[in-house]
Amino acid sequence: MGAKIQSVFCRPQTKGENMLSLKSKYRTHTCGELSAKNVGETVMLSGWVHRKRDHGSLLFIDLRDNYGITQIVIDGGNDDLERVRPESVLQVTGKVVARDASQVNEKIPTGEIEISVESWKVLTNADVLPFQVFGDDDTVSEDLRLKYRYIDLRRDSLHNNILTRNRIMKFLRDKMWDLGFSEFQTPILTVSSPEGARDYIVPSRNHHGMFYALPQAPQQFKQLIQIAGFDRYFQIAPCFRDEDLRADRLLEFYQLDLEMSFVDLRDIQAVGNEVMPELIKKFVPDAIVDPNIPHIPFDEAMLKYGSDKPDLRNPILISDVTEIFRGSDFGIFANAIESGSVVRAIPAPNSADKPRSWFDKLGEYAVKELGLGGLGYIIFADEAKGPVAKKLDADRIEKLHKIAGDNSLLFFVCDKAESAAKAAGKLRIKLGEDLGLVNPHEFRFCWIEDFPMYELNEETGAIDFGHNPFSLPKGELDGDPLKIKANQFDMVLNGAEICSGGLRNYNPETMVRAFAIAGYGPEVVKEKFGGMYAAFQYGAPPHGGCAFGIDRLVSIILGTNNLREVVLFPTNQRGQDLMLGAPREVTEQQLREVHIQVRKKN
RNA sequence: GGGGUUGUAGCUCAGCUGGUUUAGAGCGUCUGCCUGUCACGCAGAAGGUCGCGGGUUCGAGCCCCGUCAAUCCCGCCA
Repeated sequence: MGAKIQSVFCRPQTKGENMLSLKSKYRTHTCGELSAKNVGETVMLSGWVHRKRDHGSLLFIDLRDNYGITQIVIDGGNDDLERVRPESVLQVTGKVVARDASQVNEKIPTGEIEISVESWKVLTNADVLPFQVFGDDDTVSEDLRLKYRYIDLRRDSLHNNILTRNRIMKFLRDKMWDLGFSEFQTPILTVSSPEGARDYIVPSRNHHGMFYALPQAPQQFKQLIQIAGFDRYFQIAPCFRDEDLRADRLLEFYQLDLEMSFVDLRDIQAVGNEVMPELIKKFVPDAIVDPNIPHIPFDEAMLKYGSDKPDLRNPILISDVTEIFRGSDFGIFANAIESGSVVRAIPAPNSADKPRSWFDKLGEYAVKELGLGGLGYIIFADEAKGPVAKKLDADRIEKLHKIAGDNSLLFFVCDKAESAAKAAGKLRIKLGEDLGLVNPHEFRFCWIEDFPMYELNEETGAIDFGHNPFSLPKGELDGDPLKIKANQFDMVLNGAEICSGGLRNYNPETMVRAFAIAGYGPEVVKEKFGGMYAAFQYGAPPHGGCAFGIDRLVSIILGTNNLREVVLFPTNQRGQDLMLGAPREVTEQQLREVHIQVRKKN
């Protein structure tokens, strides 16, 4: 608790070389700047009543503003001030006096002094609060906090989060300028695109029955910026997606969006290498940042980590042990392998002595959360133990023992390749957490590359684009489309995807052929992406780029997994603004103007 | 669209197997006392449609059904 109060004076403030004075008719100083040097001065402060301590004829008030907290003393007491509620706004004039050595409050930087009040004025009164600002209690329910966001934002942790975000934005913008990128703005009212997420649509008044869409990303515009010859562009861009929310997903969010001409993949990734480790070092004081950022092919990531966004802090590596189980007496796996399943092994280091209850819990997790039939395992203590071990011969056991290591466990997941990889990946994460293998002070980046250009739609059997349809395929487009890789990458930090990008398909013929494989005829390309397709006819430079998710980066830096903790005015999980009441109905007149009739709810 | 969890005072929660009367605690609020607190202290008070609707029962905060809301996850989504 003390540490939390302490952070009031550690607020990451905006500071400029030509700061405007903070003095005004309301204050000569802020609540965070007076010290022993000011003793004897008469000062005026304005701020919120953070806390009162009433000793009868002696009253202490902690006065708080954006910059800190200063203690106000009213000697002799005062009935009116004693009744002022917390969070009322007060203006006080008084003398700066030194505190006795025994009364210095080391938790706040103004703790050597206090203000002996000579006159005061209540600027505004606060009603009884829906929740307390003081104490920074983070157990208050989120809907209440969102409804009174302006009060929540006064609380120490959230206030600091937003100020830190402010400084991160400044850092990113300065850095991009420093690296030679130009900052442009692209339209917010734009065209609906058929690929990817659902668009937010905006009805047009002047064009009957037509709609704008809010951009999911400035993808087409930033490519057109390249065709227009601007070479290196960046933007801190708002993006909108009309999809269901999660704790780590917002309906509007910000990306550091960039695009470059005449580059290869490594040139784009150089931006990430340049900016991201420095960002973490600058904003996380005790961060351990590994400057080595490995490049991992997608297929390898899925096999070794069971995920395309691996947390490299977790030392567990998954192995494919299909061949060890093939033809073994462990019938469940051996039979499944014959019908096309694979077996993945997940080692749990130094846990051979775990109690029975630990296994039961993991088994329950595997069945309930991962949808597995059960969780097979072998314990490698003095000898190999467990129901699976009994069915395997010494040779197979020895091979598995090598993978697991001594005093360890080996868990097995048997399923079709993709499902097995995913389940093994989740188990890897779970084991990492449960065994405390992940160091929260560590920051490990990696690049995931060679994503498949296309994937099979399980339901329809059709070939779909795997990720970004504008990506440049690697190599030839002949042969099995599912084997074609894309010039595309993600940047991953501690198990979170923080960036996605790649080289773009800038050749109109290749573009038509790439779309044809996914079942879109040339007429569709010309219709849906007509503007861009036309632009490619007039000399497009080879280009590529990427976009970093700013909200996610800020949340990783601040160590929260809830994006609403790093956004000023977020919606709730159903996309509602509980404070201002959005979305809401509009008038019949407004609907008529945009030619819209609302359907009855069935 | 589907699943899990939750809903009791302004806030955070407890409330046992359905039966102790007037549903409790901490914080907050209000009143009184207090000159050195900084999570001040002490004494007292107010504050409840147990989310809402229905059902089972002699009896429901607790069980059942429905419904609404919140949250987390899956689907969806870079």
